[in-house]
Amino acid sequence: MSRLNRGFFSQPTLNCARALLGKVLVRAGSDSVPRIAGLIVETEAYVTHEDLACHARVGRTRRNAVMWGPPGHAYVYFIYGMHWCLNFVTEAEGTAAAVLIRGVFPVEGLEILRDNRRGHPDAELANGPAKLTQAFKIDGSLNGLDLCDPESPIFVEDAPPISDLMVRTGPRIGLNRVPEPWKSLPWRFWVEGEQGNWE
DNA sequence: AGCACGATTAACT
DNA sequence: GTTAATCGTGCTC
Repeated sequence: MSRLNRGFFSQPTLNCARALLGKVLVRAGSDSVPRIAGLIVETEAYVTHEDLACHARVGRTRRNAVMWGPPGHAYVYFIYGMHWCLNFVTEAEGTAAAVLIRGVFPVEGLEILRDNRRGHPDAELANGPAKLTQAFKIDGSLNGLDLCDPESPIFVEDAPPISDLMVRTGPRIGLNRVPEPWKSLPWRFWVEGEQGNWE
């Protein structure tokens, strides 16, 4: 299937976070290197500077600048002194919003993913926001990358939508000092596996 | 220049 | 259930 276009990321952020479930996160391969791919199974929405859980709550800064830019770009940030997290920028330029990718289910390039996550069982290759960036070798050098550029090494492929029957929602993870109501809003989306085959 | 803290993970008890 | 690891960021002095 084809690469998601800018229109997809221009949807309202909550729609985008929901619609990304089942889409395919891809790191492009080459003649000699197989490509890596995983089905997106968990996301979180961070919805403008008014969302007090969003990095943009403090206004535009060097760190969060990409979120204020046009949709369809990668916002990659460093956290806890050691981890990288991948987001997709949503909403029109001038509005700071993004979807955090929290988990993918590996479907291609398993050997590379295992190598990038040596010492971990297959079930834990990419079932967390910082695990998937390790598995896909995503770091700050990719911050600002245009996912809709046909040349970009990281992109998202379209795939059939996931049924509501398999989608769960709940509060976002790790918002320790965030005030209500933001802390409890059900802005986390994930796919519930019928046989526990997911995440 | 110094400080508190974080959209996490892994390894504990 | 708890906690160390580890450092960029944004704020205050």
